[in-house]
Amino acid sequence: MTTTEAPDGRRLTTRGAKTRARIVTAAAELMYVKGVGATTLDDVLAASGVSKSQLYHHFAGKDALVRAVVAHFGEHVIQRERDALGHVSTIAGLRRWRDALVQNNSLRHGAYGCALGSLASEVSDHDDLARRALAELFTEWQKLLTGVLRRLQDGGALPPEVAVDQLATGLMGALQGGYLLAQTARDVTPMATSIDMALAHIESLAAGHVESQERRS
Amino acid sequence: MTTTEAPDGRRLTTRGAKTRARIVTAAAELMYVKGVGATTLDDVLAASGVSKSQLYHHFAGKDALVRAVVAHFGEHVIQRERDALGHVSTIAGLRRWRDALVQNNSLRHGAYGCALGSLASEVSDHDDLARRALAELFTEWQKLLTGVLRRLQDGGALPPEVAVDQLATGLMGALQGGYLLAQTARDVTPMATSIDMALAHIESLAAGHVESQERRS
DNA sequence: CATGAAATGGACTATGTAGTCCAACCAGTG
DNA sequence: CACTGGTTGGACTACATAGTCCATTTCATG
Repeated sequence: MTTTEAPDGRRLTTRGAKTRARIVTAAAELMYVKGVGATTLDDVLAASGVSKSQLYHHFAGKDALVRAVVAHFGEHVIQRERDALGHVSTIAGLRRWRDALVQNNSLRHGAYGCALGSLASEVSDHDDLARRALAELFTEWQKLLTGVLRRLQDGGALPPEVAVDQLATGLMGALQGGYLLAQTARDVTPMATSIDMALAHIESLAAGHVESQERRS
Repeated sequence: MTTTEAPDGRRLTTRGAKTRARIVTAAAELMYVKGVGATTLDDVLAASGVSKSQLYHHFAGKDALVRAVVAHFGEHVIQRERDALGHVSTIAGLRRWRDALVQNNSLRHGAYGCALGSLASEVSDHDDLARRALAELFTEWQKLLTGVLRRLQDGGALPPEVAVDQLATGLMGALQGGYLLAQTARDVTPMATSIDMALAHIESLAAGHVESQERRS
């Protein structure tokens, strides 16, 4: 059993790392479903089958655990989105990305919303460190969208004067707002509609560009 | 002092109504700033200068108080939006509406987000009654947006085939998503950008329509 | 003014929850 | 094997918080 470096700098054996991971995954699940505030440490202990001293051995307190959960979801979501968006360079690909998110959310009828969005809403005005981490994650996610749009632009599907990063912000806003409306309505429809409007806007920019290209040639 | 009917059916003197209102406004302020979960009944008592028995005289428990807060913000927001949107029938008017929201949110650097959105995110998966109430409020808010878009359409600024209610959903999504991103970034910019994209889309539909009208004439 | 219902003050209880402490237990290393 | 530092179990404390209870006061109404 070799000791490695934990995220916070302390030494950690593989056994300890396993425990830590169990705590975080259990906490993440609970906090996603019940919310951060409604999740107690005892809940986490019961769900992970771990003793209190283990939890406090790995985390300074609930805030630290919440931050670990933020990081956990961050890695998960960014990984998923990197896989989904990393090589997309067509509007059809963007639509498939939309379909996957909508379908996934429809399995829960919109409940719980976006993991990052829900955490952000609950934590942003209470824990500044967590808020900053979430802001960075949103930025990173948005960068993936910007990448797609830039590839569209480079491929001539979008006119060069389009500000792709602002378009990505708009798309991200539509996505998060859609999650929230779907969560409240317990119905994915508003989420789908919201993203669709953003995509329709992007498509209209593309269509206008093609027309003008055709006129020029 | 005459007795009147309270929202929940019990009789209420004007004195009692005043106390009830003080409790709700104090609770609303606290829950907006600190979040629902982080607001304790003692907080509310301290802020409103009311005794515990008074609170329990008017509300069955914390859940009931939360629902009253939802109704309170609902009335407030819907009133504000009715004033702001009720007679708007131009895109310029829609832009002024956007400016007011953005400016108002910039005073807090985006903190706390939208009152209804924050409540919805925190309460939707925990209190079904509150969730339904919030869903209805969002619907009502959206109807005001639909009204504006329909007036645009009736005035010929938008083509008749545009589905104004879906456009309103998209606008609402962009608004709520924008609030969330701004809250997380502590910066209004993403909110402004997000709404701007929705408005740009609406404008592009309008512009396309005008062009085709001009071609026809 | 008499009366009863509404309204109020505030102590009290029960319980949940974050956090502490220490003794015991593994697992590599010299 | 002994030693050391990470790891674990779980009882324990301190405190916060939701909710209860009852005596008292205020006030609308006959």
